[in-house]
Amino acid sequence: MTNKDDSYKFKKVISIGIVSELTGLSQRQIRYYEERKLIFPDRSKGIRKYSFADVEQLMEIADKREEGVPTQEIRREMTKEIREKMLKGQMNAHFRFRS
Amino acid sequence: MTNKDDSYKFKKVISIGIVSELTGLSQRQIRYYEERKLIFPDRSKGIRKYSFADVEQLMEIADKREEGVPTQEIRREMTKEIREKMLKGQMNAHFRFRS
DNA sequence: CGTGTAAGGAATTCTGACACG
DNA sequence: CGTGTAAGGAATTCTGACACG
Repeated sequence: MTNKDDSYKFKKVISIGIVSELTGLSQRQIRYYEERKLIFPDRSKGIRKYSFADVEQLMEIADKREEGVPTQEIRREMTKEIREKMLKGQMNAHFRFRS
Repeated sequence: MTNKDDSYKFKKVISIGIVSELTGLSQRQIRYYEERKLIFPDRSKGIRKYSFADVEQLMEIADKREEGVPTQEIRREMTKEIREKMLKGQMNAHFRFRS
């Protein structure tokens, strides 16, 4: 039950047009953030597929960009958060759906 | 929190190709079940969009079809379940705000 | 650096119809 | 009844590039 609900959040099934609507970001911006390694969609025959978790991530990125934080700084903050979560022993939640 | 997770399940963001992969049903079958009023995707400029709940629904439909249950019978069972759930929901709402 | 845009191509989806049965 | 398929068109997505700065 919890596993199933989790899978809804992490399953990569949403194409970029919908992600754009959900986040308010342009497709150009979404692709650029991928180029800057802030987001990692799957690919299905070349077509990008995102999860709801990705959508949330993009919303956080959007907030920080509006504050003027450059992508490189956002990336640093992200890797730092990952590190902290791993220290807390939550690496399971993070990696379980990654591969 | 619970609300957000619910939205993952019911938000219509998945296009038919992915739904086909997720359910193992052909696009033809998925469209036909819509024609028979077993499933109700949203439309975005003519393009069908499904939720994870829809995907689950389709899997149940697939199971019943494999058992040889005709679509019309499946539809009857569905409306019956809806009716039961509404009664339960009303009772919940009733008791929740009663005391 | 971050984002917009036009360009050409590839992959997706849609509908209505014919087929089988 | 339920599903496959070919057909033609419309909408989506992709990449690499030029622009501005």
